[in-house]
Amino acid sequence: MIISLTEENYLKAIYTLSHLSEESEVTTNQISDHLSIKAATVTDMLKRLAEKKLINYIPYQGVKLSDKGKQTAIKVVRKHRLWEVFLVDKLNFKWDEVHEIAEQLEHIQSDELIQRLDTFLGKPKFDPHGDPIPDANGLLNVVKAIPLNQNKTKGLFVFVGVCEHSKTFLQHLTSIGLKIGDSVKVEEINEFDNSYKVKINKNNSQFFSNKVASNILVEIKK
Amino acid sequence: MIISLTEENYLKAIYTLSHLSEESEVTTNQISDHLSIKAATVTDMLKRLAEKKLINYIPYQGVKLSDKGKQTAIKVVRKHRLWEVFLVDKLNFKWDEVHEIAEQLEHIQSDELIQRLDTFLGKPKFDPHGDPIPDANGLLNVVKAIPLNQNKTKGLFVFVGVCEHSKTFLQHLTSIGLKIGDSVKVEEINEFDNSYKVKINKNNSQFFSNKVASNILVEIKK
DNA sequence: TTACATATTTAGACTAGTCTAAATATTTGT
DNA sequence: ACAAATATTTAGACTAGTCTAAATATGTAA
Repeated sequence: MIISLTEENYLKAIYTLSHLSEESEVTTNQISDHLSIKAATVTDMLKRLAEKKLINYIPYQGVKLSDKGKQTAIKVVRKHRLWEVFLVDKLNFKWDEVHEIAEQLEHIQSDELIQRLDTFLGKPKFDPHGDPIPDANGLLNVVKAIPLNQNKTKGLFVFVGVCEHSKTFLQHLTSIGLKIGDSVKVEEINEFDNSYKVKINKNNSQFFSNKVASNILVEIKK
Repeated sequence: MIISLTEENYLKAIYTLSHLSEESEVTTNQISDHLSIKAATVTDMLKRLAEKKLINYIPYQGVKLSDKGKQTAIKVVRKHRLWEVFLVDKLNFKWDEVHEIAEQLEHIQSDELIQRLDTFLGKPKFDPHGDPIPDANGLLNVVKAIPLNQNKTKGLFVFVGVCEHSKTFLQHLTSIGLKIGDSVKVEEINEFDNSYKVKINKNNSQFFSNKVASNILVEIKK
């Protein structure tokens, strides 16, 4: 069965949205907002995807990926993240420059290509933003990281990923001097604005706004 | 101005066809055959490309690329050939396996990506089939190679490229043991069927049919 | 529970890219 | 130079993917 580039994008959107909240059902409006496509158009496409057995769709009730649909979505995510590793590790792009290009590359059709790219890159487990890369069977490393602002205690953490992927946020982290894998020591949490006084690696202390802290994923440092 | 993937393919086809013969004008039917798209459809597209000033089109008289159209076509060819080098040199694909994938990759839009890929690959001048790669300004190495069967004399040559790019032909050359850069010594030319007795590098002599000889590009070895 | 607000779907229309069939233009062979 | 063959264009239709406007369904608050 042929799955068009557009269909792949809808499947990926549904996959992503279904992991943002506890709800397993994704709504028409969520997809509409996420893809910047009018809800009426989304409804049309949902009917087509249901026709193809890629989703389970009940009018007015939202939508869930079928096994086949999930498999397709995960493959697209795998390709996206592998290409991002390629762009950063091999072509020296910055982590805030690769999203758009990977959005195009993720639709290249060739299983052999993905497999060889994966090998060429050393079978990476995470992309440049710390997001896990599904393996060839669609299995994902479960990351138990949490946003920094959910830690209400001082302590030593490792920066392992971001929630927000926008260019401006990534550039902000770069200007702060924060990179994936850096250690983040929380020295103070200010109650009035929930800002964080932190030390990155061995550098001078600085402040993270709550907005920054809420978009940074950390694990407790062992 | 946005140029669609489909439009890029038409421009590339016109570019390729205009270099196959002396005629600088390309006909509707040539494009139709080359792309396996009905002539009526091609006419429609030619009107649209003319509207966008990418070609000069006179109904019934054929078509020529404008400067802008030629520039676009050459960029697509550059991307195609660079990606082929990537697939063969970095991902270890065989030369007969890369065409289809490169047909997809050639449409990825990012000038920065092409430039970095070029650098990563060591600014190659030729693709895995010996076809010259246009530089960033669209300038091509002029190759003065000729098909082997246009040499009517014995002598020592270097195999530098192919005319035919089909998978079966490329696989045939591989099974013969002929690779780009090999020396080809013509020991005999048989008049009755225009077959060639040749020695590849220092190996045993073998025969090339005229069909093979006509699709192999060689230069005289210095 | 009813009315309002919100979410979703339906209906109808548009564009890009394709097709087939028919009409027209060009080229070629006698 | 004319008729036949060939090449090209026009006309009308189809699909995928999008839109806007209108209709309908669902959820919520008094």
